[in-house]
Order: sequence, then C-alpha cells, then structure tokens
Amino acid sequence: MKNRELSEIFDKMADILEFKGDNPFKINAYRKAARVLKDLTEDIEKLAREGKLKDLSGVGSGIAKKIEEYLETGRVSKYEEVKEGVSEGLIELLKIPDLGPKTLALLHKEMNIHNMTELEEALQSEKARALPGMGAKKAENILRGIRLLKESGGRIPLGVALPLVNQVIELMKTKGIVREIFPAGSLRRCRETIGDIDLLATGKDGTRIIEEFTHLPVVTEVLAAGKTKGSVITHGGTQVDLRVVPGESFGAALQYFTGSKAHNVRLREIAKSQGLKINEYGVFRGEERIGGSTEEEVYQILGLPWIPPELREDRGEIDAAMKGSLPSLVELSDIKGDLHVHSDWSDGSATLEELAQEAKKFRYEYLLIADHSIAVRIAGGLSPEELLRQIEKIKKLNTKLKGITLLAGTEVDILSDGSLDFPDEVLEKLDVVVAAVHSGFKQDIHTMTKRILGAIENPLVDIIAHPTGRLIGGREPYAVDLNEIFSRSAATGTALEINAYYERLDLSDLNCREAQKRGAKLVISTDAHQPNQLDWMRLGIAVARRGWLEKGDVLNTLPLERFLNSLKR
DNA sequence: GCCGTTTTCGGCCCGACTGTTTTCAGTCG
Repeated sequence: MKNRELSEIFDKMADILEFKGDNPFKINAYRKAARVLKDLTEDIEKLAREGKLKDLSGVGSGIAKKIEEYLETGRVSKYEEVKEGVSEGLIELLKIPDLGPKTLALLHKEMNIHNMTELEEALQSEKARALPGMGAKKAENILRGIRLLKESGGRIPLGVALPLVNQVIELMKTKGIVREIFPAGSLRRCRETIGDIDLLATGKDGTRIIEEFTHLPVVTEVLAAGKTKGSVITHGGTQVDLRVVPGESFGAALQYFTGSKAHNVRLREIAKSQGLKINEYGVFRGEERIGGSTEEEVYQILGLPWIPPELREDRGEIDAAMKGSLPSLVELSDIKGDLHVHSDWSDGSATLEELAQEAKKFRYEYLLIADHSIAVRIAGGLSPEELLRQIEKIKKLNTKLKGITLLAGTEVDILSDGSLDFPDEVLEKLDVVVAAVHSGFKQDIHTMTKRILGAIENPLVDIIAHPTGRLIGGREPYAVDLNEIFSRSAATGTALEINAYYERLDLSDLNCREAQKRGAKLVISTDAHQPNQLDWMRLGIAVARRGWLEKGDVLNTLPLERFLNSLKR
C-alpha cells in the first residue's frame, strides 16, 4: 500500500513549507492529510480507482490530484518543486526540541547550516550570538535539544513508560502534598509509544509540589521548575512533565492535556460554533466560566457524552459521540483467560503449576499453554512426542487444580512453505491450536499472504498469533495483505490475536478496527514467558480499546464452555 | 490547501513559557 509513502510526502511538504515560511493554514492542511492517510486502513490505490479520494476528510481537489499523480507516475511534481534546494538533512533538524522552522531558516540563511554537525559548531560560535533573536540561552537550549534527541532517539514503548510513571506517582503520593495525581497525554490515551510523560496534579502548594517532583530520585536533569509546571529528564532519558492545576479546573485541564491535539482542535471548533470557548481552565461563554471541574462536564456542555481517552484521536469518535453511537469498549475485567503462555517446557521460566497459580490471581477461568513447536529450536520448541507428554501432564494437573482449567495448546510454526510444524494427528489432540510465523520474514507479499492464509484455511487452526510480526522500534511488519487475512479469518472463523507483549502489540489498534469491521473475531493474549508477564494483558486491552473493540468482539471474554464452543473446531 | 444548516470566499484552536525583547516572536503541547 502506498498510503504510508504518501503520508510521509505530505508531512515532508509541510516541514519544508514551514521552513520556507509559507501560509500556516496550508501547512496545516498538508499535515492533516498526512495524518488521515497514515490512519487509513483501506488501500489508497483502491480509493483512487473508485474515485473516492475526496471522500476522505482533509483531502480536497489539490491533494487528490497530487495523490493521483503519485500513483500514476511515482512522484509529486509540487513536492519536487518545493524541496528544490532544500536538503533532506536540513529538514531532519526540525526534530530537535526547541529548534523550530524560523530559527532553522535563520541559521541556514546566515550561517549556511546544512546538517547536525554544522549546526552544533555554529551554535558554539560567536557569530550565532549576534543574529537577531539569538542569545546565549537560546543557543544553549538548542544544544541541549540536540543532546536529548541523540540520547533518547524519541519515543519509548507504552510498556516501558507505564512502570516509570507508576513509580513517579507512588513517590509523589508518599510526600503527602498532592490531592490527586493522574497521567494525561499519550500515556492516558494508551498510545503504543510515548514521547513525553504528562502528569497532572492538584494540591494546595504548587511550588512545593514542583520542588518535591524535581528532586525525586529518578530525576537526572531539571528542565523547568515553576509554580505550576515542572519538567525533568529521568533515568533512561525520558522527559516527565508535571502540572499543578486548581481543583475546579481539573476536568478541563485533564481533557486539555490528554489530547490528542487533533481531537482537541475538533472540540474547540465545535465550542466556537456554539459561541463557547474551551481552554485548560474551563468552558467559557464570553467571560463567564460555565464548567470544567470534570471531564464529563466539558463534553456535556458541548452536547456530547464523555469519550474514553483511548478513542481521542480524531478517528471518528466525535461524530460517533454526536450520534450516540460510541462503542462500549472491552475492559480488563471482561477477560476470562489468557490464550498464549509459554512454560519451562519451551522457553518460558515457570512450571505449569506456577503458571496456573499465577492465573488464579487474575481470576481467570482458563489458561492456554502454547509452547513453541520444534522448528523454533532456539526457543526450545517441543517435538511431537514431547507435546503429547505435555498434554498428558496437563490432563493430570487439571484433576488437582481448583478454580482454573489449563488448556493444552501449542504455538505451532507456520513454516516457510505454508505447512504446519506438527502433523494433524498431533494437533487434533489439543484443546486449542495457535499458529504463528517465526521465520522467512522477507518473503514477498504474495507468498507471505498465501502462507498465512494456508494456516487460516486449515480446519485445525483456531488462532493466528501476532499476525504481522512487527516489533515496535525494531522490525517492520512483514509484507502481508492484511485485509485479505481479516476477510478470510472472518469467513473461516479463525480468530486473530492481539499480542500484548509490550514490543509487539500485534495486531495494532488500527489493524483491530479494520479486522472487526470485516467481521473477524479477536483474542487478547500476553505471550508471557514468566508468570508476572500475565499482567501485560492490560496493554492488549489498551490496544483493543484503541481499536474500538467491544466485549463481544473478543473471544476470551467468554466463560470456558462458551469460549471452547466459539472456536472454529 | 480545505471547507460550508452563518459561507464557494474568507475563515481556519488556544494559551503558556522562554528569551529576547522595550511589545513580541518562536516553540511547544
């Protein structure tokens, strides 16, 4: 799909036009189109063929023409035109915190900057200080921005951010000076990666709260410390911001700082059309403050129901709220069992008994043991004989276990030629069969799609694990026609996994939503290799909620009997 | 460049903070 390529072109165009000082509204239009294309699960070529490009919000005649040109010729002449004389490296510098388009343009024009090295040298020189608007402080801040960018490299996975933020919140609570403290920002929306961590607190003494915050043991550098806002760098290079707000505007502030930006812009437009104004202090009619102590109130004044944070991405949630058709999202407490767990029979650390005991803490009814098959030798894959012995062991254990049922399963490899790593007569003996790709990631889209479809069409396969193989920040999804996978899964009754392992989150939020639209059933599983990793279920739930999934879309919300009956076999 | 139960032209979200300024531009979220 060319969706991503086009999205990147429009984003790049926005960057370059910003650098050149073009009309900010035009720049915004390109940014919006880029975002819409990035979120689009339908193939842009298909929409173009059907003449539906302009049905996309943010795509008008100008951008539609550029998309068509790209699909026909592989280039966008307007893009070639604007980037003339502007090097790639130069525009990359806009990623540096505290360095925006105006300052970059100034440094480029006056000091002939083209890349990071030249920029660093220039900022340390006397000549830079003499430029209008530039001073020692500003140069220093940009240099710090460069250091931060190099160190952190940008965003961290949600699963890494959560423990850090929990630690910070616990530490702040022990000080006894905050009344409430909550995460906001992309963390509250449960995005798969987090840039900065945003926290919001209420309490009497803002200065003291910020003072305590900037002196927490996890802090390595203090960027700002005022009466209402503190900003620090923690171990590992992640920035954490804490804002202290008055209790009466806590709801408005929470709404405002949770975002997303696109969601908030839509809300403020609606407010404006009703003669109202929203900011982080409340909702206003003229000078009069008419609400904002709770988030519910902010939405309610606009005539909307409260919208769950996971949906706030301007992906149709506001229209759904207006129509009263918001989904009733699946919740962690709906989950009745985990369907992908490794034991010490393959590469897991715990025994079957230990896993069963841990699962009881989550009040699960069942737990599916899904160790690797023999092809994945590096992970201690089981031979057919070992698997048969494991099945017997599980049967025996179940006669002793109380309050939980272990299910005998496997994570059987889908081999490069599309066949499965266990013969049918072995798979038939299992309660549930999970199948997955662990090799041959570089196959072309046709081969890979056919390979996975082979498993989906196999009557013995119940679930496809981590269907795209992507690793966040590590490995791109393999080339596969997901929409075809979703449609055939729906047709055959094969469930697709949302793998909750923090680096996978595979399917992704957008994938889930498309899979559900096409009628596929999903399961949420942790792929735990240690007992405590069963807790990753919350990450899988976050993905499912961001994918607009309801309880009925997720098979492992069903009690044991009904779950087993819902499987393909 | 997009968009329209105020509009096909004239709008396009809102405010804080910082650093550089004698009233504001740039950057960020």
